[in-house]
Amino acid sequence: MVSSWFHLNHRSGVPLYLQLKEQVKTAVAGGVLKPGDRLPPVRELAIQLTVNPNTIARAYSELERDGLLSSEQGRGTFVRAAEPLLGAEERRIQVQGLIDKVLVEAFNLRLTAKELSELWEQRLQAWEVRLQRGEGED
Amino acid sequence: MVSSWFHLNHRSGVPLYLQLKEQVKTAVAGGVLKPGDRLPPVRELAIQLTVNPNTIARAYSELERDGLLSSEQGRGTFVRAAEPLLGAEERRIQVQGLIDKVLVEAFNLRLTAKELSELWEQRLQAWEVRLQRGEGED
DNA sequence: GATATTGTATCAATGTATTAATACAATTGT
DNA sequence: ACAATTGTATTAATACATTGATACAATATC
Repeated sequence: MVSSWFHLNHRSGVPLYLQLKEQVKTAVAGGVLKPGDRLPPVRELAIQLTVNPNTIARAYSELERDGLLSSEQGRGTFVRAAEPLLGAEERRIQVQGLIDKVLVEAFNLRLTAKELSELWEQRLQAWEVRLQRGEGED
Repeated sequence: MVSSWFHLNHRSGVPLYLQLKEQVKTAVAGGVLKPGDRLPPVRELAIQLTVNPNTIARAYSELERDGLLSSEQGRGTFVRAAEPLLGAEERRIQVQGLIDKVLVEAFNLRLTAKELSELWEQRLQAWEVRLQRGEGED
């Protein structure tokens, strides 16, 4: 059951729709949700997560704006097959900004270049393994 | 003049104290501000950036809470020499979380593993060069 | 065609974040 | 001692974000 992948913490202080967005993004990036897969209807998921349907709808619609999902009235919400809307250069810049954040934080936390590189390699491999395994076959 | 390193965009939507925090963190990580260096007094910087002194004070005090700065009433605010307050494992986890964010975003934006690795190497080198150069000698 | 199912839009309620005005407290320097 | 300089604390004004209640619109299903 798809919706069991998602779980919201009502007391974390992190907005509910943001928690859901992150979980959907992670599920897609990790191959748990694949292009064409259908997400639960907003009302259904709202009941299971005990939130207002609008909260689910907001997460879905923002992910649609970002090019990750596609919603159609009356049909449902699906994982998009196509590539993102942004151009190659824009995507590069966006990822580069996130990388620079990592570097600033790592240096301020006094991680050595070696520690940082090892951590990077480790996480990169963890994700590549997930993708190669084709996780999310149900 | 130290304060000329900072510049706030009043119309960006990003909170002013957050903009300043980021710039201080980047300056410290990049060696532009070094341990022991004094930051401008809250009032002085407030005038130059045309904001309320409290806004500067908030940025400073949050950075103190994070272990990057050290403020003393009557004396001023300085870049801390010592390592951060967090333990080795906590720091690792924090950086790992940021790395995972990069990976999720990169895969969702359909960057290849090669593109991503190259981008990482490029940014890492850019920062290492900055640090080796000992930038910020004035 | 009628009904159910789905996403969408509008509006209101509430809380929280941001910034500012102002006063307080500790240290420095004369 | 005193005045100037510094960070700190309190409070308030304002705007914004978040969530929910409810109604609307398009598609699917029978």
